[in-house]
Amino acid sequence: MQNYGTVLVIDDNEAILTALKYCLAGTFERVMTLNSPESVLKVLEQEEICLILLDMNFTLGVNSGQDGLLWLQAIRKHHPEIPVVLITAYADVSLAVRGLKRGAADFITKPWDNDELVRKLKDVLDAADEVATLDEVEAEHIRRAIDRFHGNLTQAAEVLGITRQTLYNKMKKLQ
Amino acid sequence: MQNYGTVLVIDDNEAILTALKYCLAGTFERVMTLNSPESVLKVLEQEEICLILLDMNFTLGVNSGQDGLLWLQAIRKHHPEIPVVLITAYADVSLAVRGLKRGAADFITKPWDNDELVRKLKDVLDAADEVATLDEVEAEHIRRAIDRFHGNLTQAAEVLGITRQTLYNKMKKLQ
DNA sequence: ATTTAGTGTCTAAAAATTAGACAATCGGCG
DNA sequence: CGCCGATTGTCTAATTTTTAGACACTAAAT
Repeated sequence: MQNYGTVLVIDDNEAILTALKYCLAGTFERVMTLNSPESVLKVLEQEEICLILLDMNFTLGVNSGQDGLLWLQAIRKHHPEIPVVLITAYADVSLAVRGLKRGAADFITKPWDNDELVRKLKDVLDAADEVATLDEVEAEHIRRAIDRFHGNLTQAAEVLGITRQTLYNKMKKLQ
Repeated sequence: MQNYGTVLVIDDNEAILTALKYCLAGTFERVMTLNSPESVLKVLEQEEICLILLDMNFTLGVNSGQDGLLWLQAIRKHHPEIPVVLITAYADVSLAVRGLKRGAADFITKPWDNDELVRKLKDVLDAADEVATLDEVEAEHIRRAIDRFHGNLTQAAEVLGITRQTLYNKMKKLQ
């Protein structure tokens, strides 16, 4: 089993922080908690965080999830490599969709099932582990670009910023 | 305004197909419909489809959305470049999350608002339009890999499948 | 104090990319 | 039908990038 490092939990409810702390202590090397997202960017500068579990509502009386979406955006802007899992008691389909489209790794609803939560977080970290080679990424992007132009290699090469001959060469290598 | 090409709508309810056809006819050059996903892969071979709008339930009495998820998976496996938007009357958070994590471009709930639907589909196609250069993709992937190994260039170079010196060169070019 | 892993830098050979050219082919259109 | 523009497949030769390998240096761990 791999080492799951430090998880950062952000929620304004101390009882929930405590519960999550105990729930995650068995799996993660370290569980850091914040009762407000205000200082999250500062924390991310100083600490090496593997995963963030982020509540979505921090303004009293507002449960739209807008706070969470904005903080998600801020975190991903500065640290796109750190997976962020959203968690909220006021979940609806629209909010989940908006969260995932803005780059959340998963979306959890309160109340949560401890085992399921741990399993989902593990899945996220295992997925984040895989790093493709440059050649693989390049090949995939090339395929997309060619598809995008319905097989027109001249146009595909142009938007890819390489010459047509280079595109030929690269395609030959990939059969 | 750009050309929005052909959209393929898949739903087993003829009334809904008709409604969507009229709703989308104003925006898309052509609206194809299927009342079953069975033949979708065959259709995708023969037709040039820009976007798929896929219902999630095709087995009578089963509304888990499992059908839709499986067809989504099949479509994305063979045509990862075609955006798939899911639509269902039996939406819940978990289903939306699973759909988006499997590569759906968006997730719509029935009943839908015509204007909103059209806007969302346009957004999806506009986003699919942007093709980054190979250098941009490469740079982004390199940044991720280096982050993943906390700045260890030797390890990053190894998983990227390039030599450490090459990683140096590429980093120098990107300031 | 010794070992291990990583850095920054260098060389020379090998490989990839480039601009540019060319004839052949395709599709649309009068 | 025959023209035309765009695209393809294929070259060359110059340029740039990548490579393996080496070296001294630093930081961290034993």
